[in-house]
Amino acid sequence: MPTKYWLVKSEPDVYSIDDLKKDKKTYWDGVRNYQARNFMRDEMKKGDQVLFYHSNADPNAVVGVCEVVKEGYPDFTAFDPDDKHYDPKSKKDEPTWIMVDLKFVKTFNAPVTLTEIKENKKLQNMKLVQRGNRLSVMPVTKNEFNEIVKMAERK
DNA sequence: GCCAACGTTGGC
DNA sequence: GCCAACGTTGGC
Repeated sequence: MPTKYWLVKSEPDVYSIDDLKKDKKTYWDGVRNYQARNFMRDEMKKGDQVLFYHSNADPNAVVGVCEVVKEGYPDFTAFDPDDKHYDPKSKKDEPTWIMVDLKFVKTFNAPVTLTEIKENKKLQNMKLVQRGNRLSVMPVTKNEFNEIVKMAERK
């Protein structure tokens, strides 16, 4: 199974790459979108490399890399009525929502901003820059992943 | 803070 | 099954 590549979004006010660095590892809870859920449930595998993107941030940017360390399992925050992400439709014996565990790999010295991504011709096909995209977990190609890492290292 | 784009819900 | 209303996301 070849390594796959992904991008996850997070608002840094909620959970930033610095939080992940401090925690070393986290469970990627709270995804309540079926398409994103399907990626986590069906396709994200241990060892896959993941770009960490800050949305609603200043600036919006890919800020580092993390790695899948545990494959899809039930998002237990959906079962907790006190949790922000509680979803009464998700049952313990038939969970609607799935999460994976991610571990910190590195923070870029130079974040790759959304503006720079839009300006890079090689990255025009990324879902990230396509109109109205709201996916919080999305696949990226190996080439796109490598290009972003290269941009981060070049600066 | 605004608003466009999108997903979901619910009435019919 | 359609679609209007609503809530959320996320860039600006």
